[in-house]
Amino acid sequence: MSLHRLLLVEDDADMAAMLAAYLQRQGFYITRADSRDGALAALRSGRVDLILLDVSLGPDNGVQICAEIRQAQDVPIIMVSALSADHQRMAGYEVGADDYIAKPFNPDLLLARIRAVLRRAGRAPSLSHRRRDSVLRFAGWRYDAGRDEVTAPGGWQVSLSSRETALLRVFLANPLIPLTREEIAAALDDDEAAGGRAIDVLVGRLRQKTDPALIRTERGIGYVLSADVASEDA
Amino acid sequence: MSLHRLLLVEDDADMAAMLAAYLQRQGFYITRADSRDGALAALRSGRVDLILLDVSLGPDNGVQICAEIRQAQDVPIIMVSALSADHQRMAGYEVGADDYIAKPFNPDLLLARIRAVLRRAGRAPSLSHRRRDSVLRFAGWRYDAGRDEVTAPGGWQVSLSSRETALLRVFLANPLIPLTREEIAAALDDDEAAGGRAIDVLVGRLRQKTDPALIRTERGIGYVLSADVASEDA
DNA sequence: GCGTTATGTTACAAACTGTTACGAAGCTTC
DNA sequence: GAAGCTTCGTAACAGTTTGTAACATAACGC
Repeated sequence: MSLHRLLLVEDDADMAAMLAAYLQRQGFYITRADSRDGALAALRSGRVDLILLDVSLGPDNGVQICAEIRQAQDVPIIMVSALSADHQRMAGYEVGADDYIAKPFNPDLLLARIRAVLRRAGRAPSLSHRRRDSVLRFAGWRYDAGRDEVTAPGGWQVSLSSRETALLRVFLANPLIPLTREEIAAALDDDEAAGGRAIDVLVGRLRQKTDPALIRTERGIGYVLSADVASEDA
Repeated sequence: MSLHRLLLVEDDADMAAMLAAYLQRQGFYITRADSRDGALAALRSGRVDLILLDVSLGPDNGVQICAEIRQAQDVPIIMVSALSADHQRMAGYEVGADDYIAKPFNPDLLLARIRAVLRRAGRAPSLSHRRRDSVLRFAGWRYDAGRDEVTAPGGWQVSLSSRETALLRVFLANPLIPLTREEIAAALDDDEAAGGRAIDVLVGRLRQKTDPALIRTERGIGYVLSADVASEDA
């Protein structure tokens, strides 16, 4: 586990010492600050993975510090406070706190919540899912996920219905592997299709629009995407 | 106009109905499930931004569901439970919950914590990029909230009715995500629209005034804002 | 061969979507 | 207020997609 750095903002020296000791034993690297200026200075000076911010400096003050920090950085913040009324908690969330813990608290629970927030914050902050430019190919056939287009070996674009496209996608993603109807239905995310003959008819339509030899039948099993080849032996 | 999708897993129908109503009013799109299987099915559809998971199904059960979900997906989870003992809370965190709320809870506080978790998870598809509603862009299309203006890829200003503009805004705020008619209606804050064909006609009009290819149809699902070529972006 | 089973194929119906026409409601202008 | 315009939802019709059912054909076991 990597070493996480916590910034502990707490004006009660005893409390700070105790917490710091406990968290250090838990494997965190602790920086301490006892005031707004100290906290901001610590933030500027180095990397901080999470801030434990005590609000007992006075409600306004703590909340305000949180807001200031939020404005400058996206560091996760857990507010710790003796003020547990709902509106006070909400004020904390309002200014961007990730969690709000009322004193007195169970140290182990604090630890669990620190980890939850760290884990969530650790996920890359959402570079919005750029489409995976996956292109599936087989024997000259091609499915471009980006454009949702199917092209035949000659480069010709083939017009398929959405269902047919989905089926072809399943085959292209599992070339040369015999797929049962159940597996195909599952891949299509359509459990109902497993029951009737829908898959068969669908395969028929796809064959008609592409190449009758592209999808081979495995009697008693299902269908396989196979190379056009003449090998029909073993 | 946030269009976050919450999955509400709750076996108490009354509680579920109340919560759903409240959260819907707050602008969330709610999917409900009352069992493990229902929850997993809803998840497979892949359209959930956050899960509210009631643990009253029995502690083991709820915690176990959480673990299962965690194993498959990284969707943020807030556990809701009548069990507020520390060790029970910790069990929740242990299996990957992002927050743990004891019943009874203040709805507004729940809301604040939902927002905090969503923000941290970076799942802000609706407010897509942190820029608050100032300017939405996609594939050269642009909506300026300040002036309430829509401009086309060439920089040409397009004249849309208020309803059409609202619809485009919904799409721009949720690019590349297939939206159901229900979700669109919810985002337009018009539940009635979900019933008839109003959305379809509206989409048709918007296509006509913008670009027929801008909004793609997902048969059986709804519509997606997409781009043949995601070229321009500035 | 023959019966049985699995698969191919066609026809049909149901569901879904695009499009147009029409009318109600709201707004502007006189 | 009335005429004219715009907006927008409903209704209706057409075209497409897709599953079911039915029948035809092929493969397999004996």
